[in-house]
Order: sequence, then structure tokens, then C-alpha cells
Amino acid sequence: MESTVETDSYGRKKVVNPCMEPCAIEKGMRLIGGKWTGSIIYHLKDGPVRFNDLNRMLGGASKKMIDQRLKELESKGMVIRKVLSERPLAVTYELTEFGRSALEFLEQLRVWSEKQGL
Amino acid sequence: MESTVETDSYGRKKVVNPCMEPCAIEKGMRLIGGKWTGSIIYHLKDGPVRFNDLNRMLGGASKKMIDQRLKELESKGMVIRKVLSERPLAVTYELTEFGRSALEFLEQLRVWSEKQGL
DNA sequence: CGAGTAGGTTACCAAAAGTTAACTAATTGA
DNA sequence: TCAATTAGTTAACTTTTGGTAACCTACTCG
Repeated sequence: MESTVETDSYGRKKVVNPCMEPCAIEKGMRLIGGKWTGSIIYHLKDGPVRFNDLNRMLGGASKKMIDQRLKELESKGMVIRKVLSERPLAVTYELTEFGRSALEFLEQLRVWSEKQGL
Repeated sequence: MESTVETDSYGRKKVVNPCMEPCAIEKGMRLIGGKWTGSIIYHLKDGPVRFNDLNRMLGGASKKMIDQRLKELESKGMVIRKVLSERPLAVTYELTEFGRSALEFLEQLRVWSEKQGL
């Protein structure tokens, strides 16, 4: 993963390990870097949350977005959808172990972000 | 920043601190979550890199992308562009202190990402 | 001279992403 | 009966993105 540039005797440049396809950082970002994705994971940190509650917590995100993101996260195995009861329909979303493992990084991001006073 | 849902005596839900606009995580993500942005910062970690070298390191990213991202990062104060010499034109990009401060969690992201074997 | 380097810029286009608002069906509370 | 809740879905639309490839000036190497 360490790509470096070397200069040959004629002054020509060559890259030793170019990231031919997205490297780890890029892949990670594509997993949790989508709009609202990080926020959703973060808001699930304290346990299961219901769809509409999540919707209310993330003012600014539309239901469609939240729905879409939750489905992505579910398909990636970071979130589980649980039906508490049909009639009346009640559903919660919670983090899997994998999902939970992203919290560490997200927490650091949050701290950094707040420190910069963004 | 702690948004929670409360239920009143009638069973109605209210959110106490909704993230009305993007919260810290969201803002952070928008700063470094763009395609290739994290990778660019990460590849500048060992010091100044020239434009075309960066281009070679990030196989898969086009010049246009790199150019665009570098300008964004410059405008956000995370990267500085330095002209080493005109005639022949030589330019390097390096991280500012602010840019460097992002390396800490990018490194964590990298480790996490690799651990998942993505 | 012709090719290659450096550091970009430009136009064009296709595809993806995101927003809004309306609508669903079933249930409950006033 | 009216309103609101639940968890979504859908269509229509706009915006943003990202990729390609050509072009630019200036310089050096053989």
C-alpha cells in the first residue's frame, strides 16, 4: 500500500506501488462515507432505534435517504432490521458487531470535526 | 449533539436534540469524504508531492479529479500549493497543520478497512 | 526536429445522487 | 369522525458527479 515515486538515472519518474484501484482508505470511505451514512451509524450507537425516530433525529435527511442508507448498511452487514410487531407495525434498526466496529473511527471523526469548530 | 427521543404521557414521540443541520460527523465527512479526498491527504503524509506524482500514485483517479480535490483542500486550508520553480514549472502540494490533523483518524480508517479485508 | 515532461484547463456527456411531495394500509386516540 | 401515528414506497425532477479526451505553454533530451 506504500506507493512511492522513484527517479531513475535519467530523471524519469516511476511510481512503485500505485493504488491501481481504490486503496484501503478509499474503500473505507465508500463504505461509510455516503451522505448521512456515518450519522446513521452514530445515532444507533446506544441501541436499537425505530425508523421514524431516526428520521426525527436526523433533521435534514429525507425518509428516502434514510431508507436507502439503512438498506445499504443492512446489505453490508452493519445494521440489522428487526420487526418488533406487525399490526401495529414496529421496526427497529440496530448495529451489528461489524457496524459497531466503525464507531471508534466515527467517534474520532466527531471529535476532530468539533475541535475544528466546523 | 446528543439527540434522543422522548415519549410523553400520551405515547407521543418527540426528539430532544435533532440534528437540524448536518452534525459534526456529517460535516467532517463532507470535508474529507469526497471521492479520492482521503486518499490524497493520506498520500501527502510523508511530505510534499508533485502533481504528476500524485497522479501516478492514485491510479484510477483522473487529473481532473486530483486537480479539483487539491483545490478544495487548498481552499479549506488543509493543503498548500507551492511553486518550486517556474521555467521549468515545478509545483508541490503539502499538508498544513490542519490537514495533518486529519491523518490520525484516516490512519484509523485505513486500519479498520484493512481489518475487514474489504 | 520529434517526443516526452511538467502542470494543468476545457468541453462534452452520461450516470448517479438527492430532493420533494404525494400516497399506501393499518391502527389508535380524542 | 378527524387527525396522527407506524414504515415505508413511488414518481418526477434537478443537481451533482465523474470520466474522457483533447488542448495549452514552456522546457529538455536525443
